[in-house]
Amino acid sequence: MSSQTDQIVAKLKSRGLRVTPQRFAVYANLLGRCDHPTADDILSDLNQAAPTSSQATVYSSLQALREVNLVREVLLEEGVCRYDANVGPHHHFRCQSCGAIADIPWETLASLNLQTLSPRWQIEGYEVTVRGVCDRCQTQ
Amino acid sequence: MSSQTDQIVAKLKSRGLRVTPQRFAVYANLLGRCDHPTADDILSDLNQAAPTSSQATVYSSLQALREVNLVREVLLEEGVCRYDANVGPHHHFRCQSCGAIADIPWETLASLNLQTLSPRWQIEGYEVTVRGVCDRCQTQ
DNA sequence: CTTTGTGCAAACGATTTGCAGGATG
DNA sequence: CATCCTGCAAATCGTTTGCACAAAG
Repeated sequence: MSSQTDQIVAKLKSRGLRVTPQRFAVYANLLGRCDHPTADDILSDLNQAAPTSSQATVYSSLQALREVNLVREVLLEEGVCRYDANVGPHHHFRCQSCGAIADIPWETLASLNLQTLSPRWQIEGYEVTVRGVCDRCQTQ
Repeated sequence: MSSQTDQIVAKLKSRGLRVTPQRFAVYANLLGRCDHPTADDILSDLNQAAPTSSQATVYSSLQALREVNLVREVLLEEGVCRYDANVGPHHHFRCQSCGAIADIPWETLASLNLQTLSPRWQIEGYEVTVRGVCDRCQTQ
């Protein structure tokens, strides 16, 4: 049985990406967190203990990962591009107060009927963004 | 009965905004189009015939309009902030091919039941983003 | 006449790019 | 060993800011 590390390596290779320490680190970091970090968040995290990656490399790793569909971006805030290793369909909750973003599993919300939309559009999918205040911000 | 112009002037005044030619032009332009333009799109449009506004003024007008809730931003594309004078609840359709964004009236989609979400969140609202290919791009 | 808005240019922050050296398959 | 990646620094893009002048109420 393969370790988590091997699985990540295999995933990168299967998509035709060379496995480098930096690229591995970026993807592993993103897989290990659920807070939808920005490129800079990831960079800081990786370099926390010791400098291992440069800014440009994090950006290029993210772009490479995005091109092979291992990572996607989440845009729910002005001027901020966040990243997500969860590429399957799911919804988002965004706290208006602190800006935190949480995933909402697809099954949590009932499926929408899109038949009512213009028949001239070829529909590929949809996603719901819920606005509100998270538990942490309510008590403060 | 008041003209369209008077209505816009009244709206700006009622929100406590001074009515200047530039601010008026930005809001009128946004009201008159449904393509969710960027700040720069608006600027080019306003200055098409003759220069009337500067870049900084368009940005500051948009911010002023946003603060009094006459205008909102739409974030569906990386690195691009678009604006919308339709501030009521509605959904969006985004063409994956050309990036065009169309409004979907709220009533078009059935209301979602959000009871299934975490009771620890205070829900304020939601919005659906539909992905697909617009009619124009399908025939190309 | 006081307050607020405008325009210019410089500043800014996030992201991208060019390029020389280094690592990967 | 050919190809692709990394890191640095400079470039770029959208947006913001400082400030002197002008316009609105």
